[in-house]
Amino acid sequence: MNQPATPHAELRRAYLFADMPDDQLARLAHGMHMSELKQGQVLFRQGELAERFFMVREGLVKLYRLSPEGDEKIIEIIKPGQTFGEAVMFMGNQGRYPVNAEAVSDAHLFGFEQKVFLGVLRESHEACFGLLGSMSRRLHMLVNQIESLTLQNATYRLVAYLLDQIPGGVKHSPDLELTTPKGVIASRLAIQPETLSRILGKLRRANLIEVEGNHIMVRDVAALRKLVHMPPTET
Amino acid sequence: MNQPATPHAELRRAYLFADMPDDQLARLAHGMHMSELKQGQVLFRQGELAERFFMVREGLVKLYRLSPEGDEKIIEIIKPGQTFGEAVMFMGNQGRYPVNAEAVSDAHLFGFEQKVFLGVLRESHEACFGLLGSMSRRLHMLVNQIESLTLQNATYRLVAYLLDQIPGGVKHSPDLELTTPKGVIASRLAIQPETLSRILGKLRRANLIEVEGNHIMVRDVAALRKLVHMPPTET
DNA sequence: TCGCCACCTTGATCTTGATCAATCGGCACC
DNA sequence: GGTGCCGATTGATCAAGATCAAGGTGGCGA
Repeated sequence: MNQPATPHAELRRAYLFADMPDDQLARLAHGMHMSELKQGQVLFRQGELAERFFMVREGLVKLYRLSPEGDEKIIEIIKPGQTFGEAVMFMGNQGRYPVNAEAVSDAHLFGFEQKVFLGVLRESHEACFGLLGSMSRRLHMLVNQIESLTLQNATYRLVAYLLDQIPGGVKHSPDLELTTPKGVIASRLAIQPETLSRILGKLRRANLIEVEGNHIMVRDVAALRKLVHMPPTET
Repeated sequence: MNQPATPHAELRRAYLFADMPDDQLARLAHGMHMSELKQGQVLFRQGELAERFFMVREGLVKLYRLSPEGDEKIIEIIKPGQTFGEAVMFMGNQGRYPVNAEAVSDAHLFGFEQKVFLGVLRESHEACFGLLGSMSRRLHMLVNQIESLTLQNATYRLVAYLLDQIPGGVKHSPDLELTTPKGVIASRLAIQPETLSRILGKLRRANLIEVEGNHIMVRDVAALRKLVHMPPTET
């Protein structure tokens, strides 16, 4: 587990760890444990004492809230290489998770001790700055999500989500595919499954995307981009 | 401006500064400037380079996004003693404001240099932890807002907002009044002014609140609380 | 005092997306 | 090779809240 050449290369993928000094990272990694979740398995529930935070190695994990009536809203979908639960320590509610976490697919995780992390933060500015960066990113994402939920309709939200998910930095991104259960996308976008199905149908008929089970393939990035920049005039 | 006895008592009101070492706070305060905004005056716009962050001394400041069509969604209403714009530095978009800021009423602010703050953060863990705490609070608030927007209807959102705004820690809170323009509340809750007016009317007729211009007085906290815990069955 | 303007209220109607319902299509498990 | 179950699709209807359309009200400056 501790190769001398690339001690913790896998951990470095996470922004949180990217710039952390080697010795501090080693300290964190020393106390870490690995765990595997089966699809649908709950990792923790909202309100539980947060003694650990996590990094996803493989699979997808959803962070979500439930209404009293049982409706679910996914706040964030965590992908491999991302961390979650690391911001909890500083919450007013002295260390309780503000959301539920559950595996969307079979998943592998690293788990870290909050207490150890706290010690690392006290000793390393790089670690602090890493956490600040990670929290800033999350903050920004949430603000964007609020804007999207309140200022834009369901079609727009879906299109924006698709464009956000595909790597898409470059002109002709090689990978225009997205693999996520539809129910998960619906919950993330606060859309009913029936409505999502209709919107996907509409986009498919317009030859903008292709759908096959869990896979959504983006066919015409340019047209989707235009759809999102031009507001709500639709067929 | 620098009384020796209580050097920066006013600044200490902000969570961000509460536990910052005296000398660091002094350093920040040294470069700070004061500014006054008239009602409706814009402080900064989304996308501008963020060279400063702020603390409100008096008045209200709204942070908001605009849709291409000009619709506004208030993300947060900043009250006296609170800071804003301090989390921007660590954003991926190297220091650009993610929202617009405008005075809701005449306002007094302190402004601080991000650059100086960054220096303080490098030297003081307390400062880092203060910022982490402030960002955590904001994160939590945004998650709650997303839940509220997606899982709850307009009446519920308003009631939850009212209960959240009144100090309300104790049983019989002495101050059950809230003073905010209705348009601002509407935008914060993502409700149309017409709809807000109707909901306020409904609550007023049920003797749960009293409304007089900008003032909303909460009459029956217990009943409102019950309304929020019991879901959506309404008259 | 008047007149203007911004904001609020109230009523009528419309629209988006939710809900209800039926059917279909894998897929696992006997 | 059923059979039961879960998720997706599609159609029909419904409802919360938006939009459109008039008034009302109050503050404020001339």
